[in-house]
Amino acid sequence: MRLPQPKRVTVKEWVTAPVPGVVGLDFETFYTSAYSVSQMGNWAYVHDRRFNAWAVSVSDGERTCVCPPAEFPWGMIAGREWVSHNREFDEAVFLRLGDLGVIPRDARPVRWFCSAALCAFLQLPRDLAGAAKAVFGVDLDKTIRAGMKGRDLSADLPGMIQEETDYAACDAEMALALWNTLSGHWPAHERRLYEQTVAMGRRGLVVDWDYVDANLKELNATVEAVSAALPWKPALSITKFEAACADIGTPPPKSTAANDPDFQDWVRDNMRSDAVIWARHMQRMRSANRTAKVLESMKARRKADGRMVFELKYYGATPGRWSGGGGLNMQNYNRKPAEGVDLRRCIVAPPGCLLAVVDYAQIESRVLLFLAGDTDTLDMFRLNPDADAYEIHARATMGWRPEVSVQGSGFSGEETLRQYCERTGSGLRQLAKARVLGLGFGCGARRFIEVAKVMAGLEISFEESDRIVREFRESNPKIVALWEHLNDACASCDGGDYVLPLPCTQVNSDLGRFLIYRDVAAGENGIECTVAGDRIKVYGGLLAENWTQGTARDVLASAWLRCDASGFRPVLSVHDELVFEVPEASAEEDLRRIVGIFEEPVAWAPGLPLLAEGKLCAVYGK
DNA sequence: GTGTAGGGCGCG
DNA sequence: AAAGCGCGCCCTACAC
Repeated sequence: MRLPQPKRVTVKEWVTAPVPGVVGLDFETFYTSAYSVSQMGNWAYVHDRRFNAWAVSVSDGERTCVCPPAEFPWGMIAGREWVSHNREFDEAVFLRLGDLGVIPRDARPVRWFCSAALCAFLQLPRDLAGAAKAVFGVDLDKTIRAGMKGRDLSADLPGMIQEETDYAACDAEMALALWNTLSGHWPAHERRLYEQTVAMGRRGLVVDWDYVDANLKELNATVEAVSAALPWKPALSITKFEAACADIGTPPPKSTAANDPDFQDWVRDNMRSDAVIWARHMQRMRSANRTAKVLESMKARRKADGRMVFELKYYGATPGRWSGGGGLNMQNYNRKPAEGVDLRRCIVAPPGCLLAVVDYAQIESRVLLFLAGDTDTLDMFRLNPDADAYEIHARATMGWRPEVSVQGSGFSGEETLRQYCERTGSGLRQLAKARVLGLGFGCGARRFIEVAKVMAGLEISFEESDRIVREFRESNPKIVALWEHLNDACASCDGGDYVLPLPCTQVNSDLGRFLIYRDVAAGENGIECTVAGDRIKVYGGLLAENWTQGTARDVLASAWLRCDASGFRPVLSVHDELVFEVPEASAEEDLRRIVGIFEEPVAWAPGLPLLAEGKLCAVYGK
């Protein structure tokens, strides 16, 4: 790929000629390890006292100008299309500089694109240097980048040394080059999703700050007290814990994680040892500390209007899901209280509103059956729209039939599997759950012992596990065939790229969504390929999992866009769930409509049975 | 001092 | 034949 070599010009030279096409733009700002975007998020970073944007570089592909933001002739590029790598950051800087009066507020772009989001969509490395290497084969000079940290170079400009101007210029030029080369492959509806993601986080969530403040104080006291009860420092040091175990003659556990089966066995074997008390203290401290850190992180993102900004990363995961980012992950808030603190309870509805929380039921299980073409099982879903996925699995593949008839239950007045298990004390439903969640993507017998234990609380032997795994594969031939088909299709791309279109991609269209496995090397030891810049091993079950997760993501994305088109803008998105703020007066009706939108059949997935569940609440998670 | 890797813990 | 997968953040240890 040929890379343009723009000429470096001064402000005086820049203003002598008009600007063609899209403009690449990149701000350079002061940062340290403690004061950084990755830790604080864009909003808190640009509102900090230390905020200092000491340069902006602007490139039109023919010329590049680097100068202090206040000196740049913004009128020359106002009303044009701009592109930045991580636009949310540059936009946050731009808006803040406008508020501070450093640059004119009215010199805005007509559109502002993000080349990083574009690269993520194409499953290229998201970082600029990685993308530059992958697309153009060039190495951006990292030594210059490293040398800038902690330096305020505003005094040096415009007499800044050549290397540093080169670096600043390089980012703007590269963002533009990536955009001009790749933007044609980014569909319009995906761009809308990106824009809505950014807008959602910037709008933020309403928080019960009294609850946050009160609990933060208590949690910090707990952390302090538990830390003092441990006879070493740092209190969470596993090395020191193991040394202390040796001192009292107790063998250390393989893991000190609360939910690790090895740890639980160790507790059982060492009940009377002080080491068990220490380990429990460490677990309690980790839990309290995590919760405290989340609360602190929330406080740092409090806007003047009382809402809390957050960031979700569009296409943060390779199958296309959103991920957390910017120092606070809104997608992994505890579902249950920890140390008496309910993190979800911090998020509340604004006055006069309720939160409408809507999510898809067992979306991935349903999508897997759809992708495998298991129409018989899908028919069971369609004929019993409210049925439990684990019951359908038990009926379809485990030979389960109800013993008695109960009026009003799922399958035409029969007893449900849940009712059956409650009545008889059977663990069949737990086993069905473990099979559905654990075995659909290639998990083997050894691993399934753990999966069954953690997911369903089942203690099984290797022989039992092996029997279950083989039985599952025999009774789900279409799923196994899917693994094999994907494995073969990928292996056949040896020496090239394996491009797997998601169902939302129209036949023969190159403007869709794809899972891309680059530089496939298939051999005796399996398949290796590059995903988002990393070399990984892949196999049929993994490909089936990625395809399933990606398709389920597209189902939610589709619902998101349809909700938006109907005037329902979510305030939060968590994989298979959207959260809305709805006026109390219309809450019931709005919820009903949103659930209806979720359950609308998707045009590109005919026969995929969708079930959505919705609830109204004053605080999140209740 | 900085960067990274691994354990741990939280979510879907 | 065998293999659950997808994330982010905090803390500690360790190499440079």
